[in-house]
Amino acid sequence: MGRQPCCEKVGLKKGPWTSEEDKKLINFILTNGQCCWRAVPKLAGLLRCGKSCRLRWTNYLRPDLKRGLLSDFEENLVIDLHAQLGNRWSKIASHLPGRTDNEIKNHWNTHIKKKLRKMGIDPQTHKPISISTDSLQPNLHSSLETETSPNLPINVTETKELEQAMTSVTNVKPETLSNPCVSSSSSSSSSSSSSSNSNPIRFEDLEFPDFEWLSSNDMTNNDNGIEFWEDDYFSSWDFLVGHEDGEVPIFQESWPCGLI
DNA sequence: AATGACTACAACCGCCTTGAT
DNA sequence: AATCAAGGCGGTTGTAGTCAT
Repeated sequence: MGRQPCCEKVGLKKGPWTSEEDKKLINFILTNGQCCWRAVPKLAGLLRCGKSCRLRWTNYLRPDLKRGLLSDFEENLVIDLHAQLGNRWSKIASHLPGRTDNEIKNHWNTHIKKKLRKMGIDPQTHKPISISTDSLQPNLHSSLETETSPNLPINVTETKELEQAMTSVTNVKPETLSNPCVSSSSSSSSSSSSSSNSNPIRFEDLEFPDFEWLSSNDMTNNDNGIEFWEDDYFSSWDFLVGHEDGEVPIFQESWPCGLI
């Protein structure tokens, strides 16, 4: 006897969310706040299970999300936190405002793991990869040992490497955090725009209640108009919190269930 | 230009935790 | 204390996009 499914799966839609579904979910959450995810799909008119709605919202639609690759600072922070916390992605994510556990987990698996292995560090233990398994070490040593003492015993050198790696975690540049999309080169924008292509929601298509959206021209100089998930898009959510001319309400405070 | 391999990430699945009764 | 429902979490999968040949 297994666990009961989280919801009646019959007739429920799976797979990528459409722009129409996103609109419904966003409109619903902005109107009603987050509460009782199981009831959300029914009330919002979605053929999804509540869990799927929650995931879509928390990982993709939430207004306070940053988009784009993690900055060097964020990446180092993730490494540092992972060394302390292990695969507790939600705990790690709680230290990186605007990042989701899913995003960090994905970034870890696709980027950071490889990076650490290249450096000769076991991504799981955060210790130098052991000699027996260490076909990568020559690489590592050539890059790090040459300036120090090539004749050092292996464990001393490894300790140095570990220290270096850890130092890189703490020697962070605060300015890299201020604009995470910048430091990650052009691939960052292409990366996020590629995901934008899979969800081609146009910003101006959305129907949000109780406040006015800026027009695409107001928000960007991009001649093509802004796509919903353009890198700069989420910074535009800032006006939900405070808008200088005062025409837009401080929306967050009015969200019933503490949306953010 | 076609196609196969690789990469990145959104989404799903199933287990765990928590709170209410 | 036991049970159940709901939300949360981490691992895994599916697929679209990109690159190399």
